[in-house]
Amino acid sequence: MPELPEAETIARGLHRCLKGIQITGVKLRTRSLRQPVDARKLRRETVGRKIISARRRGKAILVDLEENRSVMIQLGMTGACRVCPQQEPLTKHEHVIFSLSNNKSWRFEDPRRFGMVEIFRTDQPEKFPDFLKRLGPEPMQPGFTEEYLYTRTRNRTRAIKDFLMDQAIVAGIGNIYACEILFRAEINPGRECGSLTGNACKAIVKSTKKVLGAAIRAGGTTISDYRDVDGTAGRFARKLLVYGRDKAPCSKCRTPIERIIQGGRSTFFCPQCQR
DNA sequence: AGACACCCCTGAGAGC
DNA sequence: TGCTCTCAGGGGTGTC
Repeated sequence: MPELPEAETIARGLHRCLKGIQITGVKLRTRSLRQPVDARKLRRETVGRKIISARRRGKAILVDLEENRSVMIQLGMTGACRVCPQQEPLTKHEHVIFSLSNNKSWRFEDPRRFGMVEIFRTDQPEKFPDFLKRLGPEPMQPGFTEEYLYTRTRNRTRAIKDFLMDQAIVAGIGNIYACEILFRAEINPGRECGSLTGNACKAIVKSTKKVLGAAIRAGGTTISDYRDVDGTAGRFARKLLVYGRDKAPCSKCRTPIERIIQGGRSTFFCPQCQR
């Protein structure tokens, strides 16, 4: 579910709620998420330490603690974090619960358990989780440019949509935003990367920054279960122009939006506007 | 390199 | 009401 704007919203929310607070305990209610969670290690490395900040890298949330420890949370399809009073009853899929020194708790909920919680040393980049090591540049940072995209796409035959969702190329774009970005850039999702002109790359980069920026400002996209740390839904869903709009008229030219399958996932696009 | 198929898992919604 | 089927925002592996 959550892509960059949702992860960013959650990271900001966590930062607001957790900064300066000490972790006093960790409870694990499942043996395994995507990977088994090492409860002892998690407890040993977090309990007693204060939270310095929360930030985002790609779709992952990083919570930095004292003494160079960081907790990485990958949200997967249905992962969410919330901060609430400690005495609030646990819900069915709250798997990892951090008790805090202010009598609140920070909880990771994930019905499908495709998410991940991992602890690592911030000062040992060679030991970072593989997932973090593999990530490409941040799309909202200056390093993601028309030149970068143009260079990386040369001599590639992959479809551009698949390419944009490759976390090693650019970090944080998932299925919803890839569709929205290409619609706004007027590029057909099936276009071979290598066929993109400099201008096309420019349009994609520009539209990436614009779409992600607007989605962050709207607090992300809630389709069904995504929520901010305080339980509020994102407001970007109403601004989606193609995603989930199969057969509905294109907002620009009224041609029916088409749905196709690419790499096993649904792609929505306007066959008229996107070439 | 890249296209697939398939895996992890639960829940929502459609159709009967 | 209840069953079955399809689909879902992610990511990894293995095969051809």
